[in-house]
Formats: sequence, C-alpha cells, structure tokens
Amino acid sequence: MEKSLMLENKKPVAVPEPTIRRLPAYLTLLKQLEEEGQEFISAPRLASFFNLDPTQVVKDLSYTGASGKPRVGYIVKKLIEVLEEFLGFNRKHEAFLVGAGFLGGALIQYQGFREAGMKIVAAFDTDKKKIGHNIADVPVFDLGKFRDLAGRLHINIGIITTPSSVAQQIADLMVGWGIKAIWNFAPVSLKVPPHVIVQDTHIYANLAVILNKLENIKEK
Amino acid sequence: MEKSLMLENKKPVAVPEPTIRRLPAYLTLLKQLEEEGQEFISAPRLASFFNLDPTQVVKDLSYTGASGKPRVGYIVKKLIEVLEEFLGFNRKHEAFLVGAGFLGGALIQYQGFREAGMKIVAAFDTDKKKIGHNIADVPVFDLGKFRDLAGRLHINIGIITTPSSVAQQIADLMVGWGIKAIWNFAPVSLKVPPHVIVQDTHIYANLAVILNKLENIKEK
DNA sequence: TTTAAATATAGAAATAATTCTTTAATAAAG
DNA sequence: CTTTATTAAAGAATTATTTCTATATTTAAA
Repeated sequence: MEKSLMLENKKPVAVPEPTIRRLPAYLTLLKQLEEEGQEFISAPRLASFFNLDPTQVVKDLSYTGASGKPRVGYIVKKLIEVLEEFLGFNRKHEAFLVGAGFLGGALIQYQGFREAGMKIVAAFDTDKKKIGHNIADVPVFDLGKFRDLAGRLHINIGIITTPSSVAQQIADLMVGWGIKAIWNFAPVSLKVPPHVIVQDTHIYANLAVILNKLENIKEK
Repeated sequence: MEKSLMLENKKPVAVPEPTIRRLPAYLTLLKQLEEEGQEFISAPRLASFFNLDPTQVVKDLSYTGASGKPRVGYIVKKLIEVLEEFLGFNRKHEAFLVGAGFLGGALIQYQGFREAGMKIVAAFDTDKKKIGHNIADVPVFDLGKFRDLAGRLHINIGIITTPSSVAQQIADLMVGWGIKAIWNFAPVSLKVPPHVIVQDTHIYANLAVILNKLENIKEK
C-alpha cells in the first residue's frame, strides 16, 4: 500500500511517553475551559497552565493530528474530540480488578475512569466477607471465578491492587487467562512474558520525588 | 568550606528524576530479598528484576553513595539502610490530607506510607458526616481548622484528594498556611508560587499510557 | 487593501537520560 | 599462589526529549 493512498492511517511514529502523559492533563483542562464557554485556546496559553514550553504543547498536540489556526489557536471542542479519540478515552475498555481492599475499592468507586473510557466490570478477592457483595455496583467475585469470566468477556485489562506478597501469583493468573495489559499498584516488579504490557503505578515513586525535592529546597 | 573537609556531605549533583523513581522499587525488592535471607545482590541480578540495563542500576545506586564489592555485589542489609536514608524514608514526614473521600480514605488506610517515612496526621473535609470521625485512627476535621493545626504542627506536606473543582482553592489555602509540598491527586494543574513543590499523581496519565500501548500491540 | 501582531509549523540545537565500552578490582577455583 | 570469571565503576557514545530558532500563515486593525 502506498503511503499516499493511506487516509487517516495510524502514524508509524512512536509517540514519546512523556507526551502521552501530558495529553490527559491537557484534556482535563480543555474540558474545564469548555464548561467556562471558551471557544478557542492557543498553545502558549495552554502551555502557561502547565509551565511548559509553548512549542512543547504544539508538538504534543501535533502527534494527535490536531492543528490550530494561526492567531486564533485551537478550537476547544474539536481538540477535546481529537484527544479523546487519540487517547482511546471514548471507547469502552473493560477491566477486571483483583484485590478489593482499600485501594481497590477506591479505584472502583472512582468515577473518573468511566469518562476516560475504562470500566471496571468485576472485582475479585479471596476474602469471604467481600465476595458476593457489590462495591458501587461492581460485583466482587471469588478469585476462582476469574478464569471463566475473563474468557467469556474478552477482558484486556487487569488491575492488581493486592498485597505485594500475592501480586506475582495474580499476574501469572492474568497472563494465563489472556489479559493483555496489567495495571499494577502493588509495590513489586512483576515478571510477565514480553507480549504482556505492565504499567506500574507505584505510589512510593511519587513520594520519593516529593521528599527529594523537599530535601533540596532545605539545603538552599 | 573546602570540599575535602566535608564528610558525608550532600552531593551538589542533582539526581535525575527517573533515578529517584527507580530507587523505591529497588528498595521494595531488597526488603523482599532480605526476608528471604539473601545477603548479597549484584547489580546485574537487580537489573534483571526490572528489565533494566545493569549499568543503569549501578549508576542509580552510585547516586546514593552505596558501593558494592566486585564479584559479590551489594550487601542487601546495608543497601536497604543507605536507600532509606537517601530517600528520606527513615524520617518522620507528617502530612495533612484534604478530601476524605474514597481516594483520600484509601491513602489514609494505606499502611505502606508509614514505612516510607510519611504519616498522615490529620484529614480535612467539608462533609459534616465525615467530620469528627476517625479513618484508621486519623481524625477528620472541619476544613476551617486546618489553619491552626498546620501552623502549630509545622506540617510540610499537604495531600489533595478533593474533586477537581475545589483543588485550586485548597492549594491556595495550603500555600497560605505554609505547606511546602503539595501532593495533588486531582486531575487539574495547580497554580502555586515557585517556592512551593507540586507533585501531581494523575491516574489518567497512567491509564493513557496503558491504552496507548494496547493500541500499539493491536496494530502489529 | 495593506500592514502588523500573534501564532502554528518545521527543523535545528541543546540537554537529559540511557546504553555501551573499557578498565580495575576481587573473590573463588585450580 | 596464580589464574580466571565476575563484577563495580567510570567515561564515551548513543538515543530520546526538550528547548530554541526561523519561517509561513492568518486574523485583526489601520
């Protein structure tokens, strides 16, 4: 297939991860601006909200295919659509969550995921007190039932919010059952086959960055 | 002061943020290894746990002042001590949390912070149903009382787990009351004076990275 | 209609981070 | 005691990311 014949095709260029991380922040701000009735937003103004270089914002947005008008900026409404499409936030990604403790419960209750295209459809635990109940309309099942459901529903995303000690076992189970991406909140590094995506959200990492910065300002 | 006279002084070299983010992961693994009775760990083996380049690990560790023995590796017990000291995890950092909802509650209940040197000493909310109660022994106060307590206790860290709509107001309050570092979980970008540290932990950013990777593997 | 100011865009340069390469050290094996 | 294999450490090269610079576009004002 010739490149000139490809309409609206996916870019072969890999989008830098820092860019991917910034895009949702832009999206959140844009939605605020839309509510305030703003029709247009320029890259320099957008950049000022995040203390970023204006050209950085332009570059980030150019990855998504968005383009603005000189002297006017980007159309807020349109940009929101483009970003949601690009980020996959307007699709329905269904996820399973294992470990319905405090953190797991908080994630289930967290409304934000729905507008970001992810829906936790079921939770799993080994605690008999939790099994059979619902958390914010999400049923909590016995971990043993994970296999059947995962196969039937073609779930791609597995969220681990278990204690560290069992996280690897859960990851192994998820891999065996065809989960394609694991979102891991347990502070361990999981060993998975190369075709499985692991995204670690280690709260300690953020804490470490804060404490380090605190130390640095004290020294000055 | 001459450099040669400075014993155990802080390095003037800024530690790269990616390094800071990796160090807590090393620490977590090291504690596991210690429990398993491992006395030594080599950089290559450590690296294999995280799919990192061995020299990357050596470099990261060298920032902390740790050093290992050729042919043997690092002493696990010693390395844990050095990392905890370097990361500030063995100190007592006290924090206030505003927004005792699902996420705030989960953070309060999360035991891990204590062993990472941070203790949430009080939570604040405007919801009368929450005020006056305890969450895992942490009292929930009326937001109006924040000022007095912050001043008296010399709290450095403020955690924001409120809805986005009020996060900026809370940040303004925190700044006014002398908070030095804000850990923001609301998906907005806060405007604060340059001397105040803001660490954003936007769950959307991680989700975006996952969805992006999922899309990429589907295309292949 | 013309001019000027503001902005998007594209490419170059600079910076930061990672990976690679080499060297030196040291414990274990012969 | 000598050799060998393994490893830490230091520096160079590569890669990725960000910032800077120059150009082209377009709207608004004159």
